[in-house]
Amino acid sequence: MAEEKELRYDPATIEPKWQERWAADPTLYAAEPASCGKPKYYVLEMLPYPSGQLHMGHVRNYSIGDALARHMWMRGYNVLHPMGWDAFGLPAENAALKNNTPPREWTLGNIAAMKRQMQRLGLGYDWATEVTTCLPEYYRWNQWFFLRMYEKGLVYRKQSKVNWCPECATVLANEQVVDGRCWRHDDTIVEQRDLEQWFFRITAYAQELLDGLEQLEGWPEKVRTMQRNWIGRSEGTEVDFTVEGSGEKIRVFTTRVDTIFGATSVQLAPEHPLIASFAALDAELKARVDQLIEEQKKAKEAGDIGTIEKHGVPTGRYALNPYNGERVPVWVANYILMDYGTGAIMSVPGHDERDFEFATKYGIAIRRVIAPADPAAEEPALPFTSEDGVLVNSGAYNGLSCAVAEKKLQDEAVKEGFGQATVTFRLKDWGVSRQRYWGTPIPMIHCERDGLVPVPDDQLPVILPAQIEITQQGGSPLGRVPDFVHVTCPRCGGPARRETDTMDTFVDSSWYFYRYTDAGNASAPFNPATAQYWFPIDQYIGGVEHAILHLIYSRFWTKVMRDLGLITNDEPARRLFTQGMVIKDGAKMSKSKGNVVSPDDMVARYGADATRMYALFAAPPDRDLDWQEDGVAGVSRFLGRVWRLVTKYAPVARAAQAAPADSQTGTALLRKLHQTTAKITQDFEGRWHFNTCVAAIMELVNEMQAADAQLAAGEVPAPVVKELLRTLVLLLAPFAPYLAAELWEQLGEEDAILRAPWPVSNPELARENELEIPVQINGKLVTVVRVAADADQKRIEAVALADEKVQARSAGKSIAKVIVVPRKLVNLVVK
RNA sequence: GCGAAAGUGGCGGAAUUGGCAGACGCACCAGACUUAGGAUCUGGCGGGGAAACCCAUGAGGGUUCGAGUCCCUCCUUUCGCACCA
Repeated sequence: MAEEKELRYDPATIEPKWQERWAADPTLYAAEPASCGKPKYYVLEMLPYPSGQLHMGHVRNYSIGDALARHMWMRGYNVLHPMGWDAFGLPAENAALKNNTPPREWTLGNIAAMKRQMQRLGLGYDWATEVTTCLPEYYRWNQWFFLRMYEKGLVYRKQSKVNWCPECATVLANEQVVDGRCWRHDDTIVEQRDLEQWFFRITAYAQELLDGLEQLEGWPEKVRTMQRNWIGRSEGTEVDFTVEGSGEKIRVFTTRVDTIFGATSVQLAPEHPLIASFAALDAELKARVDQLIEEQKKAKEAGDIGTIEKHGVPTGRYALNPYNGERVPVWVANYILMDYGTGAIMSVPGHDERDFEFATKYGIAIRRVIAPADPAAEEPALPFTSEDGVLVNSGAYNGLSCAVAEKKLQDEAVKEGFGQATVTFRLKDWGVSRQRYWGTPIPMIHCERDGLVPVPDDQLPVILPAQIEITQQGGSPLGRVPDFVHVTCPRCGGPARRETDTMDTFVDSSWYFYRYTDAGNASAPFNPATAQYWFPIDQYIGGVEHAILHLIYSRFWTKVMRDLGLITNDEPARRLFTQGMVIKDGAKMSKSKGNVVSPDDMVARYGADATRMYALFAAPPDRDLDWQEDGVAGVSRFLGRVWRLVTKYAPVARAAQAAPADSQTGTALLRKLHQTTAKITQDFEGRWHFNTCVAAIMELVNEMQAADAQLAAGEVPAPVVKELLRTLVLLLAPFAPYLAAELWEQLGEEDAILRAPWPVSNPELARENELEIPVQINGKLVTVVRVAADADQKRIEAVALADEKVQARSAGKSIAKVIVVPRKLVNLVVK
């Protein structure tokens, strides 16, 4: 029978139907101009790398963002919900090598495939604002920004030790090295190489990046802490020790200058420049230092720097402590890092654990110079690292507290010219050069006569040549394209060579979300007025794995753009949400583990709605989610129940007109409906526990189903049925947009459900008029009594005491105390 | 080693401020309908006990009329940091 067939929920027919309708209505998900008068809301999910396949992590990320966007649309906001492609990067080159497909073709093909997947999922993006970072229309602005930053001294070139990933055959920024390994290749140890590289002076913003974290209250504390640690600000003092004989200065950095009278040696990093002059005269020393360098390098590469045993070699030289002229030996030690502070320390074994370990091993003097603040206290064992103490054995500074002494010692250093207070950051400048093809060409020219010459703005973009042979040989692939390399100098017109490094792909993602606000702009990266309207992003959603990388680079970029006068906001995003991972069988999904679940499979078997809704239902969004296919089937069954319920009573609702009348079943259902509405609305505003939102809708549907007999008998007034069904569908719309759209239509609605106002809970209707109050005796549950919702303490107590079970349990005993919590519980303390 | 988060049925999870532990879903069991069911519907489902009841939120203590929730000690897991002077 045709009618029976119609009662089946079939996502395979309704989802493509609506996908087509939505595609035909470009205004549906489009942001409106500022003049629309609605409050704006910018919801953004991190843009994907176009690998060619969405994975479940994407599905989860986008399901969260899409639910929020749809909710905000229904709340009447002007919503910007864009999507784009982080389209430069190494996999395209690897694919080119493997399949002989040009990177551009491969990438654009993947984008098309993933876009189809997104559309199949029913994600509501404004594709008119789509951004693809590998297209010249986009990357020319990377070049433009590079030049502006160059003009401001925020871009420079220097020879330095860099992280080299042999797998990527290019350098990596510090942020892209995790435990000595490449962030993309867990099993590839990063080597140190000496290369001339381009850097962004992110350290110029170190303090501001740190201070700004305080204001980012809408960011997870975890991310803020990670950034704080990464920036690694530390206050201290730099002091010069003078090398005896030569007069050379060794500048040390210390956070504990108050302990300087306890310095019994000076320790240099193996790569300290001064060692060269020592070693020139001493071949044996040179050999031993080289060995230390080698060891340190290996430890760094293996990621266990920090755990290797401390050792070092004496240089045979001595240095003089500028405060008291004391002569101390100069050593080279493997635990001193050249790239932190000054690469040299004063070693105070009495008050530093590392120095203590080292001094004990080599028999270097250990001296106590700090005593506990409390003179009655027992002398603590060394090393005593507390800063709560007073100086001893410290000449004129004896008796001062550590804090006061530090200040006085710094003043003295300034006065005498051998040092000063300083602030050191762990954050290093961002190395952006990559010796790769598939990235933004760096817009600089090397002229024999004029040196470094920026490409003039009117010659932008520097186009990445299309015809290129990707090979595995080292060096920048662009260097092998003569047409690209050989240019005339824009300044003198003479022969010159174009820079062949390309930019780190994190440059692309540092500002892409500004481009969304004005994606078609051909004369500027974006219109400042439009950006000012939309920024900051109201809600940014992505994985926590970018806590240091993308999220610190994009904060930096925002500050640079602000200082260029392009924007007025200090931070890119007001709120950040980091969703948990999707795991299966207790492990992160990965090809090597063979536990990957394909979104396409899920969509084909259960539909996009069930797949998305399961992603929201299976766990709160901030926690890891265990993918269980049976769970998707369960959600799919639930959607089927909704389908049958709504289609069954849609004719009643369509015919209904008058205002709700009184009906016992009707009011109970209405109460549940309004309670559910309130719960979900509240969750969107704060908690984001979409798993319990879905559960709440399930409860509502269960109750409606339980009332099926009354509904079928027409005992529930038609207007009530109408409100029940309409609101149910509206509540479902952010989570299961296809089904909601279909049922909305079946309810006789003509306009898109997305344009319908979000339901408002009426507290009057939501209120319970009778409550079940648990009654305890000595904290143990005895019974539950029913009382009117507005019953006062006395009334509740009376009802509880009158209860049979309570009477039986308390018979013959005295009631010492009665605790009544209105609307909650009664507890009798009985002896 | 330091820091953070977490630990609740067979499983995913719920319990928003200290107030009925286990909502909702999965799996499982029983039943109904059915030519059939991986469809649908009904009921059951933490452990012990015939029952009344008792026990139970990683372990042990504490505060409280009352603790999954607060405090202390410990265990386990995950994540982040890890010679940063």
